Amino acid sequence: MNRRSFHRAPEGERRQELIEATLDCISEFGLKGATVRQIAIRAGVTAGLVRHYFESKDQMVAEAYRAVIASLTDKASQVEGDPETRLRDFIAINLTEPVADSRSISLWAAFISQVRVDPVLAEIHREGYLAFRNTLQELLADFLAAKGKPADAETCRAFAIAINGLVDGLWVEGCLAGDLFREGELVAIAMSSAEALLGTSIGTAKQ
Amino acid sequence: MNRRSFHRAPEGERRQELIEATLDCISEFGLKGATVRQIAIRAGVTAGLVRHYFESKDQMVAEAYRAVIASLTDKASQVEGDPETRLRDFIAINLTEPVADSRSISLWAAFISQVRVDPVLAEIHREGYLAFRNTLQELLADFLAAKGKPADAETCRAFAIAINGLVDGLWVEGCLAGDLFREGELVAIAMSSAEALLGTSIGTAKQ
DNA sequence: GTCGCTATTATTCAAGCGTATAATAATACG
DNA sequence: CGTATTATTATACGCTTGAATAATAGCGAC
Repeated sequence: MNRRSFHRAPEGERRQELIEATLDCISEFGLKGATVRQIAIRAGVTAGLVRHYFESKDQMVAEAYRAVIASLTDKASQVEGDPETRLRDFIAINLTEPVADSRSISLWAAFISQVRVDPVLAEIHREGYLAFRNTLQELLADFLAAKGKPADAETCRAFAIAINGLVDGLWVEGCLAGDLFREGELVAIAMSSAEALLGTSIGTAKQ
Repeated sequence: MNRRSFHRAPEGERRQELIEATLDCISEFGLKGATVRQIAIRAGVTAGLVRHYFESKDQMVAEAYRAVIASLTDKASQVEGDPETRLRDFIAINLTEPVADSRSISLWAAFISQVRVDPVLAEIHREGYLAFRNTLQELLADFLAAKGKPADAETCRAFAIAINGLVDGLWVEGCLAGDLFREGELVAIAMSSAEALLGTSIGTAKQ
């Protein structure tokens, strides 16, 4: 009964591998199919190891959700340049790979479907959502101010809700049925829609 | 060992009850928690009965998904009146209960997260999505024509994608964090946004 | 080098899963 | 009113699940 040889992973690395394997399994097999054993296979370890790094499978899944939110919001929150460029990039980033792809929405949906069930996931979700919308709202405040338009809190709030909805909705459409759209079509529609909503050019001529 | 007494349900009714119980369980416990036993308890029967009405649990779940799509699209596809009223009602219906509530999005998300996994669900999803967007596109074509605006296919397509995105996105926002919005706020934002996008009043003054 | 620590494997366990089968209660029909 | 039909219950089966435990292989310290 010889024991299989193995490799000791460096500090923290195995944790990350397990989280990534968890997400792979959820996107490929659904939450149901993401079993401890399946995740371990994907990570190239045995099932028992999960409990060496996490208190429970549920805790590992919760951390995996944090990773998903980060992957969906990090890039868009780090836009740089003048207000117009930042707004344009924010929209484009959210409607282009890797943020907009079928894996992303599978993961997002899997967790969203659990928000009512699991208070821990609900809290993680709410934080991420508010951060995302606040980022957009500040972006819009800067943009409107730069354009010499009214930028009071109430106006910014309404615009943030509308554009957040627009971007989210197009993101969902693109993720779920990307093949129904031409290359760059969703981004183009989002840009011209945002211009119509805000009543201002956002410099899409440059493209 | 006395056997519990029971009631024989009329034609087709039990089927419907089982589907409804399936949806209840999915929204409350997630897809994972929607087990045959739990569903049976909710429906007030024993687990074995499921297989008397459905070939398998998976088939029952697929039919439950059809029911969800129907509940999300039926009302909006039956709008009546002049083009302007129909468009206005279409938007309002999708952003008001019962279409917009947390149970709806739990169910929607649970199934969306399975679309990549299960080809049967993927097919059901695609049909529903295309039907929904076509309804909206025809609505817009009528509306633009009535307003004397250009209503060629390409224009309608772009508007349909944009407004579908807007409505879907606001629907998601409202379902997930309804408490962050004032009564009627989402509908109001959707209406004014649609007007800005289309460059036309849609008669929200009446309100 | 070898010793001690711990990351990893291997194995086991009880609980819960979807399904299959047989007994039986409720209804329809002559 | 008796009998055939079938919707429903009750029970059992084999399998998978997340978790617990004990053995051990890898690796840094000395």
